[in-house]
Amino acid sequence: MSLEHAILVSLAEQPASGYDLTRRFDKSIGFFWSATHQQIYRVLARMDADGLVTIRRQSGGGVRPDRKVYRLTTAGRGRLVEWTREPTPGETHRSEFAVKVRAMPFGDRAAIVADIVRQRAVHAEQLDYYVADERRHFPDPARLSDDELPAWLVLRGGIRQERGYVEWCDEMLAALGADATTTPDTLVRSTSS
Amino acid sequence: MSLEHAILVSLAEQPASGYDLTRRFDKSIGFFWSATHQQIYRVLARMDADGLVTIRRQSGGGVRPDRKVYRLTTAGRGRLVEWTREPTPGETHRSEFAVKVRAMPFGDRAAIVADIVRQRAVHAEQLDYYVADERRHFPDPARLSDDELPAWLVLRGGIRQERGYVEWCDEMLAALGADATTTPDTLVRSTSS
DNA sequence: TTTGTCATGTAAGTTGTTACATGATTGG
DNA sequence: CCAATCATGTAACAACTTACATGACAAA
Repeated sequence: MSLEHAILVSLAEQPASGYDLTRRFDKSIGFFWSATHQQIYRVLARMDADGLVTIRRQSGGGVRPDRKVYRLTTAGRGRLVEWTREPTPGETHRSEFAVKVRAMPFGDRAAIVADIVRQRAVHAEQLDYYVADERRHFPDPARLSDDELPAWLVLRGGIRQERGYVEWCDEMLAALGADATTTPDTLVRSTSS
Repeated sequence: MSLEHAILVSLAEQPASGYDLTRRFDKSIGFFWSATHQQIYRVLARMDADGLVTIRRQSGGGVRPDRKVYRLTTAGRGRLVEWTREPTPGETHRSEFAVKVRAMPFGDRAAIVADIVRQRAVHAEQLDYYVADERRHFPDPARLSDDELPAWLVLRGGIRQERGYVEWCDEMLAALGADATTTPDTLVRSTSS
C-alpha cells in the first residue's frame, strides 16, 4: 500500500502524469521509494477508482502523445493527512550486499572484495549527487521556510546514509588488507578503452 | 530469489530446521535480510526440489515435535559460490519514514515530529543491541580469523547505519525546534505505568 | 487454565519484477 | 536509418504479507 502514499506526496507537491511520476521516481523521491512505471500506472488506476485523484486528459497537440494529468481530490488530501498521523511501522531492511559480505568464508573472497570496491564507487557517486543537489537547491539551509525544510531534511538523511556507506566500505577494505589500489584491473580497462 | 541466497549463507554457517532459520531471521542475519516463517518454509521446499539441500528428519523423542534438519548439498555450496561471484545489483532502498518526513507540508506536523522521536528511540535501541553484540562476540576485533572477520564487518555496518539514523533524527528535531523534552507524553506514560 | 515455546504448514491477497506491445517525433 | 524521448498500457510470474490451522508440552 505504501507506493500509494509516495504517490500521494508527489502529487501533493505537484500534479503529474504517470510518465512524470515515473521520472520523479527515477530521482528525488525515488531515492527513498523506488518504483517502476508498471507499478505506478497500476496504482494510479486504483487511486482513480478509489476517488483519490481526478484525471484531466491533455492532448499532445498532434505532436506529442496525449497525457493524463492526475491531481489529488479532497479525499486524496485527506488520505494523505491520515497517513501522516499513523506511526511508521518497523521497516524491513534488506541488504543483499551485507548478506554477501557475510558469505565470504563460503564463497569467492576476491570477487567479494571487488564487489566492495564497486559498491563504494556507486555510493560515492550517489553522495556526490546529493551534495551537489544540496548546494543547488538549498544554498542557505538556515533560512528555509516550513514548506522547504522537510525536503532538505530528507536530503540530509540521504547524504548521511551514503557517507556512512562509503566509510563502511573503506573500513572493510582496510580490514581485508585491500584498498582502492588493489583493483588496477578496472583502472587499466577504463583507461585503455 | 534473494531469500534463497540468505538461506544458503545461513545453512552454510550451520545446518538448521525451518524453525531454527526463522529464529535466525528474527535476529543476526535477519537484521540484514528479513523474512517470515511462511517464506522460509516455501523457499526450503523449492531448494529441496532443486537439490540444493538434503533433509534429515529428527524425531522429537516423543517430547518435542519432529523436525526436519536441512543441510547444504554440494550443489547448494556451488550455488553459493556462484552467487558470490556475481556483482551485487543496485539495491532499491525504500524508506516509508523518509517519504513521511517529506509529507510534512501536507500532513500533521506534530504527529510527524512525534514519529521522528519514536524512530530515534527504535534505532537507538537497535544501536545498543549491536554494540552489546560486538562486545560479546568480538571483544578483540584486531585478532579475528578470516572466517570470523566478515560477520564482524557486517555488524560494523549495522552499527554505523543505526548511529547515522539516530544522528539524522537529532538533526531533524533540532531543525524543527523540537527535542526529546518535547515528548513528555511518552515519558509520563512509561513512568506512571 | 491460559500463555508461551516448539514445529510445521496452507490459502488468499497484495506488491513487485520482467517481458511484451504500440506509435509518433526528434536528433545524430 | 537508428536510437532516444514521449506516453501509455497488458500479461505473466515471482516475492512478500496476513490470516488461518494443528497439536503437544511446560510453566505460571
